[in-house]
Parts: sequence; C-alpha cells; structure tokens
Amino acid sequence: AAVDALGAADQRRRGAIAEFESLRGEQKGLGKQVARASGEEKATLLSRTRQLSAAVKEAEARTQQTGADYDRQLRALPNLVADGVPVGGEDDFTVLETHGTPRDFAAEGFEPRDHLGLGQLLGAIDVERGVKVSGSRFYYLTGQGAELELALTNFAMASAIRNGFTPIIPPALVKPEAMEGTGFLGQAAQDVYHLPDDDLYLVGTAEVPLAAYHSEEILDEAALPLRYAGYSPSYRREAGSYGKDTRGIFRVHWFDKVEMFVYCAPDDAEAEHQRLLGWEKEFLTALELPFQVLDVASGDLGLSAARKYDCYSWLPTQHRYREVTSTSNCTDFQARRLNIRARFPAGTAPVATLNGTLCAMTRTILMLLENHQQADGSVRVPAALRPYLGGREALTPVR
RNA sequence: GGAGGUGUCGCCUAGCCCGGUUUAUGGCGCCCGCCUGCUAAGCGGGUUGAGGGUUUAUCCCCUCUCGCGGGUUCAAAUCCCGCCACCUCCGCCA
Repeated sequence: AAVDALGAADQRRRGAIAEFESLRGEQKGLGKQVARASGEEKATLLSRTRQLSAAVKEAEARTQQTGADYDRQLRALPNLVADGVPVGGEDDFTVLETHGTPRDFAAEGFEPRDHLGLGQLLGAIDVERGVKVSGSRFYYLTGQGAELELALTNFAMASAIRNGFTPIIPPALVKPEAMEGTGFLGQAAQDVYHLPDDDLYLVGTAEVPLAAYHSEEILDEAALPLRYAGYSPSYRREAGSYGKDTRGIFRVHWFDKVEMFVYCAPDDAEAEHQRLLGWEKEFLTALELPFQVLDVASGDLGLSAARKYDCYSWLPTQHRYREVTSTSNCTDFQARRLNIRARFPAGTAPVATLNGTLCAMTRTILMLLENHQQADGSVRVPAALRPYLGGREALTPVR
C-alpha cells in the first residue's frame, strides 16, 4: 500500500514538474522579447508576462509541494530486505558458523570471574567512579584497562590499514542531515543523544560521519570500492534497556570503536559484505575468542540494512554467546538519502554503502578478560596483541 | 562572542553600484583538429555541473545551476532579508 501511494505521489510530482518547466520556458521566451521591445509593443508583452508569472508561481509551488510529499513518503520506507534473510524477530536469527571452542573452566578447576571482578583485580575498570561522575552506564578505563584499549585500537587500525582501508578520525557530533541520511532518526531515534542548543547529534557509531563524508558527491567509479576505517566514540542513550545488562561495561552510554565503512558499486555490495565479515572474523580469531556468525532476521535489521551479520563471542560467566561485532549491507538506502552517486557506464547512480565493526572497545575488552583469565586473576594477552602492549604476555592483578 | 571583508561554470578573473541582446567575460588548464623531422610555439574549434525527455552510437530538446534559502519584480549573478563557509582584526580558550 505504501509503495502504491508512493507511485501515485511520484506521478503527481512528475506532472507538476513538467507543467512548471513548460510554463517557465514560455516565460523566458517572452522575457527576451520584452527586453528587445519598446513602446506599445512592450506594454502588450508586459501584460502577458504578468499573467504568465502568476501561473509559473503557482506551478512552482505545486512542484515543491508534490516533491516534498514524495520525498517524505519515500524516506519513511525502510530498506528492502535481501533475499535469503531469515524471517522473524530478534530471536529468529540463523547461526551460520561457529569458530573456536569455549573453555571448560570446570575441567581447569576454577570458577571464572566476570569481567567486572577481573577489571577490579587488574585495576582496569572503574565503574563506581564512572557512575559518580557521569551516572549509570559510565566507566573509567584505568591503568592496564586504558592500555588495553589503546593496544586494541592500534591493532585494529593497523589491521585495517594493511587490508587497504584509509584510517579516519571523524567528528562525533553531526548535523541532523547526517543522522537522518544514515537512517538513525527513524525507529532508532529514541536511542540518540541530541544537543538542542546547537541542533547537533552525538553519533552512536562512526558509520554516521563516514557515510556523510561523501554526501552530495559524485564519485569516480574507478576509485570504488572506497574503504575507510574510522575511530570514534559512540554514544547511545540505551533507552528502553532498563535493567538489561546493568553489570559492568557490557552495555554503556559511551564507548570507543574502530568501524569499517565501504562505498562500492551496487553489484559488488554482496561480495563486499562477505569481505567485511571476513575481516571481522579474522580479527576475533586473532584475539583467540570463540564466536558464532549470525544471519540476523528481517525484523531485527533496522531501517537501513538489507542484510546484517552479527558476530557473537562466548561470554563465560553468562554461558552464552553475546554480540561483539555487526556488519550491514545498506545497499543504496543511505546513498540515496545522502545523495552519494558514482558515474557508471549506464549513467550516474547511487552507490552501495556497507559498514562493519572491527573493534568495539568495551565489549572486546570484557571478552578478552573473561575468556583469557587465569586462576590467579591474571589475563593472558593473545599473541597478536602483544606487540601493541610492549610484548607483555599477561595482564596481572594490582592487588 | 564583537567588528569588517569575501564567496561567479577545474583554477584565476570580469560583470553587481545603475535589473533586461548575458546563451555569465577573459586568461590558464584540459580535449579535438591544423601546421610541423619530433616536441614546444603558433593557428582554428570545444570545455560549469545536475535533473529530465528522446535516442540509447553520436545528436538534439527542456528545466535548474553565480555559497545556501527566502523576498521584491513582468524579469535577479545584479536590489532586499535570513543563514552558511572562509579571510582579517579584537575578545576568550585546550
């Protein structure tokens, strides 16, 4: 029904444009005659152009009205779900792959501590003072915790650069157009921080400034795919998640993240999505975390994604897999809204945009702590991360 | 935050005071051709971008486009208002 209404709105819009163009053409022609004419002839012409002017204004108003109408209806529609996506809600995902094996702590003879307990032992996470200073769902990373985030950041960025990404440090405050264009002011709007005095939004992910980076641009097809790795803070109000994941730093109002973002030809989007997933898997494997790959169900895709793969890592103290990364193929949904096109042989057309988490700091940190903990409360550093921690093989308790 | 200035088709630039033969001037660059042992120079032509129509190989037609958005007017690059960006100076500041 919405699509039919959209078609009708498009017809009205096109009709109004055609009428306006024809009237305007006539007016321009007469205008030239007026400029040349004089005396009585000029007076006659002027009276005609006066009438025409009113008609042109009316037609122009109708063009704007029908155009805005069409645009509003179009933007309310979510992206089309890709073929093969499992149908259903949040719990109807399909598990595509399982990598690694969760540790058997019982066999090792000790009860695993949760990430908050480990964080306190290591002097790495200070939630109490986070709450004191900023409120619930805020934290300080201290000492080895801060070092760990810096190491993860550098490791993630180095990996991305090696894979051909251009590193970017983008602004974390953006104008409404950037937020709207990426699809975050729709059903996700209640989860977004807004600064009313300046009409700026705090981004929930670097996806926003990275997508808006090329807004209103026409890209060179030969330059595609354009791959960017953005490092930025992410701010989320987490409205409607009261009482959910309240312990530790699993669900917080702010965290830092290295995000991959790609602009590519629409025909290449599906293959690129697999590549993004591949880099995510590679990263989690390098961190020696057991994880699963989920094909997210249609009802859980959000406004902009046509398909979404989540990676869920094993969280020992919860005895289940929890989300650590997510990659979405947004096809041309964001590109249309942000007016990002490329010159293709068949003409200029919107590109496809895709995004994928490379490393969300807080969740990665808590996964590392829980999965690599030792009986004495120390935490083994996976080999791939050691170069970024001065060669250290373990984080050790400070008390 | 305050005062002043600037914004023109890749780059530079004329036009704005005084609205209409402006289809936005000229130069540079770029493209095509001529000339020429080769190259350069010289000569001739082309060159804002976007959307749509028609063809779909080219061509052709229409609309929009002088930072953005309004307004005045029969008619706006040109007059008026608002906004944005940049520059200079002052203030403040990691």
